[in-house]
Amino acid sequence: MTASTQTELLPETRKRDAEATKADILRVATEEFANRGYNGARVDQIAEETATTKRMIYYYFGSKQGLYLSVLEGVYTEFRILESDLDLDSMNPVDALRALAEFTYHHHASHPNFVRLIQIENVNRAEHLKTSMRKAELAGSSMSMLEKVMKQGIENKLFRDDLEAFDVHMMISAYSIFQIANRHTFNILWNKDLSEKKYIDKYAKLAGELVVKTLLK
Amino acid sequence: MTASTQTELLPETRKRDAEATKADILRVATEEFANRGYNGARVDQIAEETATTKRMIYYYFGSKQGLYLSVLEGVYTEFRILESDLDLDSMNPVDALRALAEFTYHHHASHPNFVRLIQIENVNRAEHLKTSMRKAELAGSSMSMLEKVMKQGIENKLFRDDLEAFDVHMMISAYSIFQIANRHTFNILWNKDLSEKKYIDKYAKLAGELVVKTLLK
Amino acid sequence: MTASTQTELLPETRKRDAEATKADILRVATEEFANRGYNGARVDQIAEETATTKRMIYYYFGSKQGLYLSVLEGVYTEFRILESDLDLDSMNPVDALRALAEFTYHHHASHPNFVRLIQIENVNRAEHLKTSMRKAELAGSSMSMLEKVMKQGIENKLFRDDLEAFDVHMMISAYSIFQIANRHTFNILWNKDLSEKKYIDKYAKLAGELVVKTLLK
Amino acid sequence: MTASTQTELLPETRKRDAEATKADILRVATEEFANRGYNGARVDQIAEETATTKRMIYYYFGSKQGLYLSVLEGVYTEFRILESDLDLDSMNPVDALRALAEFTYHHHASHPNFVRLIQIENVNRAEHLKTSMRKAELAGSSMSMLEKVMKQGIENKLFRDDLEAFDVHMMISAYSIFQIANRHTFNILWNKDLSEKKYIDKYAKLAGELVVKTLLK
DNA sequence: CATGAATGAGCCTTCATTCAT
DNA sequence: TATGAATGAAGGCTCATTCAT
Repeated sequence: MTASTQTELLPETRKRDAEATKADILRVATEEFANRGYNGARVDQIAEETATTKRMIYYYFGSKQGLYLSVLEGVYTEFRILESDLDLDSMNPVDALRALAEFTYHHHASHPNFVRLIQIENVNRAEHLKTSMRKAELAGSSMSMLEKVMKQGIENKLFRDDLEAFDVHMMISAYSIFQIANRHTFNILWNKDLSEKKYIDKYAKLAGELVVKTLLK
Repeated sequence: MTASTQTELLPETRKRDAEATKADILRVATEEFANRGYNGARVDQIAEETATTKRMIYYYFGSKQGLYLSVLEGVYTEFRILESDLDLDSMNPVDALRALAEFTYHHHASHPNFVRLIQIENVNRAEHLKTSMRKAELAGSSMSMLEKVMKQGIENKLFRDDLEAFDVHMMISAYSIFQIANRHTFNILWNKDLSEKKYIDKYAKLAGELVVKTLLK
Repeated sequence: MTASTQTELLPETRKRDAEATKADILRVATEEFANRGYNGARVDQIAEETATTKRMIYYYFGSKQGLYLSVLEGVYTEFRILESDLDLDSMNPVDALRALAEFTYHHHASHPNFVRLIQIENVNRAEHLKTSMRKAELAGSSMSMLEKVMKQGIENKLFRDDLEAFDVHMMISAYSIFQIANRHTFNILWNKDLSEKKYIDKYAKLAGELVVKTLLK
Repeated sequence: MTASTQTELLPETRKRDAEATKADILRVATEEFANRGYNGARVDQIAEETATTKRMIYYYFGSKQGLYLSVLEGVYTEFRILESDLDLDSMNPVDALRALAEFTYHHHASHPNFVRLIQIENVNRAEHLKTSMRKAELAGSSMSMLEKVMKQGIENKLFRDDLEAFDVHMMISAYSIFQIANRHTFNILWNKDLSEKKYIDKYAKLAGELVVKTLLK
């Protein structure tokens, strides 16, 4: 009887434990990969900071690459979820543009690991992201949201018509990512710490202005 | 007479050989570090593609770190030299701003290794650049050039007066670096190859517009 | 039941294998370090003479230094254990003194690796021993044993009272270690092989005489 | 004429320079070998601290081994010269014995490099000294001096007759060398710094007592 | 599912010594 | 004689991954 009770309870328990274990590994791995890069990260180190063991990393994620890809997909997904909460439809095109830019800037400023992982992936020529099965999903919905805003702005004769949503998306990304990603060399060369709040606030606002001024006719 | 000429030339020859060896190593190392990052680069690989041996890398550069730092200083220096050739003084503030933005964009587009090395250094938290003895020199002169342009523009009531040269420098850098640095993840997620000429041309022009429009009152 | 017994035994088995591997490495390393000194010893050589691989040396001991320190602590510990088996309390002070000297001499004569490792450590200015967490333990108990003997001898008016246990300990050590440690240069310069039994026996006895004669009033 | 004058002067000058260069190298090498041992010493390091270059080391001494052997022969020779200045003949046997012990102790205490080099050579099983062409010379004259003293002491019925000069020589050496050579491990394990003057003085006197008490009938 | 033990391949670095001028 | 440049061989160490129980 004891045995049968146990075997009945186990699947449920195990499943929940399994998810918890995976989440724990992912959390630790996200830190480690973001901090040290793909090549710099150590599987041993991740295992040590985890509640479980190295064997489990390979059991659940197959390899260092597999774990890294899961980490990358995880931070992209989280960003896309937050992004999709934006309600740009209820705003006029100018406000919508500014809101998207400021949101993006603030998100990146408060999620440096996301930014670092993207930079790491680009240094590695996106060779891991390339193998993801979830590319479409990771691209997210912001582009179509932006397309709608752009279309409306152009129809209203507010925006110039020689720029596409993609161009604008890139402008926003460039500005928002750069200050997080490149703060270290900037800090060394010009003695300014871009992580200070005064810069964050100033540049978030500037992000909105920049894109709006560039778009307005 | 021949003999004396020769004895005077000898040190020269030796020097030139040493310089050639060092330059050869630096050239190969720049490729390898830019391609694979600091952790991914292999000293053995660099040695193999060199006309000399691995031992000479350590003879001249002391360590992998030392070599990497020399590479980094090298690409920065090259950029600063090109940059200092710009003659912004002869232009009006608007043209000068646009010229600087377009120059920066074109330079980065045609020197992807420079951009990659900077991203790599940021992923490593600038821990190598931090140890450079030539930080001031590497920062370059563009900032003071930009300061002059800005001052003139503000005095002429052309430019807004709430932005500093530093802010503008960062805007230009962000835009110019991003499209080289992050082209890989963009390519994967949106199927656009930012290294195509049509994008380079379009975005170089946009770089100029963006900064001018943001600056103009 | 069998199963439960087994599951209880498994950790034991694993533990014993690990201990066996470590002991195997230590045994080989003791030979190599004693034979060639710290700088002359080769990790590769140790690994080759082991039943395991070089990797395991680093798995268990962390570094060449860590392995060497374990070796050093090992031989010290072994000596202290043997030493503590001496029962000086049951002897009169003179016999106790002689027994300690003869024991020390015989131990060193039959454990040349112990002596060599101590000399090696001194050539290296004890920089490894300095890092040991077990310094107090390695100092051993002979000194307190000797203190008791000295005290009794002085109280009985047998021994002079201007020497401390430490001085006597050093006298015994000096005499006992020297003939093992310096036999090579002596052999070259005076053509006498101090490792011959006739010398061992003669000098063991002399060790006892020397310390007793020096101590007696 | 200028040329001939030069060629006539050069041999002399060169010879003197050559001797100076060799002496300079030997001085630096003695420090380096004594400080770091044979395996730990670096030819590059010696060259750097010399007024000359690495090439000259090989020119004059052939190899690292050759240089080391010269160093070893140098310190032995210096000791033997000082030793031969002792005038034991004019003393009675007991005073002579005590004088030799105290002299040896004081010499070693004030020439730690000599002691260290001997210990280093023993750790290397005297394999370098073995190749010396000057072994007899290096053994020195102290043994025959000691033989005379012993013979006289025995004939005068002062000394026991079952010990040879060699045994006594070793006793003195053991005691004198040990405290210099093994001070590092002693310092770590018992927190006593044997290089302090109070110990030097105390133990120099004890060296004399020890050998006299052991020899006296 | 869990866990300590084990591993092969390869990486960065160093050293005594010789070459070329 | 003097000197910077060059080198082959090897040394210590690390990493992602798998095994055995």
